[in-house]
Amino acid sequence: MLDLENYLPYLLNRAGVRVAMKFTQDMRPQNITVQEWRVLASLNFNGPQRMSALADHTSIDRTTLSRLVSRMEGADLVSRSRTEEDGREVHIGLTKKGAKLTEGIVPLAKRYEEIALEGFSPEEAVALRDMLRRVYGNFEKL
Amino acid sequence: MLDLENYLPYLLNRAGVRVAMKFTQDMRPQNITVQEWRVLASLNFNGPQRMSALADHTSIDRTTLSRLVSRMEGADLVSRSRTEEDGREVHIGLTKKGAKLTEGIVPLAKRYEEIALEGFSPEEAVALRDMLRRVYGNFEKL
DNA sequence: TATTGTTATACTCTATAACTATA
DNA sequence: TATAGTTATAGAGTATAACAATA
Repeated sequence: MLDLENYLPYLLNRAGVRVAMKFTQDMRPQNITVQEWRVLASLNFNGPQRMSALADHTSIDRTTLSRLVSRMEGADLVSRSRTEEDGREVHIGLTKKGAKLTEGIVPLAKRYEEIALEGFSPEEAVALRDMLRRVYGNFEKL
Repeated sequence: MLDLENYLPYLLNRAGVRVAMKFTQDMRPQNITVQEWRVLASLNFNGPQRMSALADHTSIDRTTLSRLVSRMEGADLVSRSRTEEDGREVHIGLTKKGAKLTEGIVPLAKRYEEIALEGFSPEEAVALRDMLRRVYGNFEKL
């Protein structure tokens, strides 16, 4: 027997999906998905980068990311360019439109973090982030 | 600017997705998805129930659940039947095959919780479950 | 041969709305 | 009219494998 209400993998997945779904709804006017937002956020924070680095930073599968970037390129949010040193590598960067869109979303994204942590003490928030990284790490090895 | 590495919604979704993905891979031989597993687990723990109750217990959207149950019915894992009191209601229950499959999965599911919480003190585990419920609740209102 | 990235296919899940049957 | 559940359609993400180009 196993009670979902106390089963950690369920609680974890449920909370993560719920937040992502809500975000998706709010992003309907901007017409971007959660994954696209991650790409924008990473490019904004970490700067232009290769596909493989972007995949690492966003935890998006490489094949998914490739099509995601194509879509975003079509929407003029990011630019793709081969590097000169290594012809295999592709560098991704924000376009002006992409940068502008990202800056417009950041305040809402920060608001999301506030909502998630409503009723949490600063110490709890720190502990939660830490524990989520540890859980992720525990499954990364496998 | 916003660093994904410290952004709670990202950390939360990433961990939840990672665990679910790993579970999906391990369930390939049994040929069931995470959502199907939730249905099995809820029927096993909470007993036979109506579609709407099942949707609540598993946090699965009603339209998704309806097709999910159809698929599981086709695989002879659950049974569907109209109730006599109210002709609109549908009761879902585990078949023998479904019950047997569920019992076989429970040990692995428990193992998953152990892996997730590796390196956690009992107090931390309790705190994490509690915080995940609170985050979920903070977004439920919206 | 190994690495970087892209493409193809099939499947699951989500979002939305329209729909049937019963109350 | 309201409720319980189903069906339809389109889009997004995932899994897997095969593929091209460069190193």
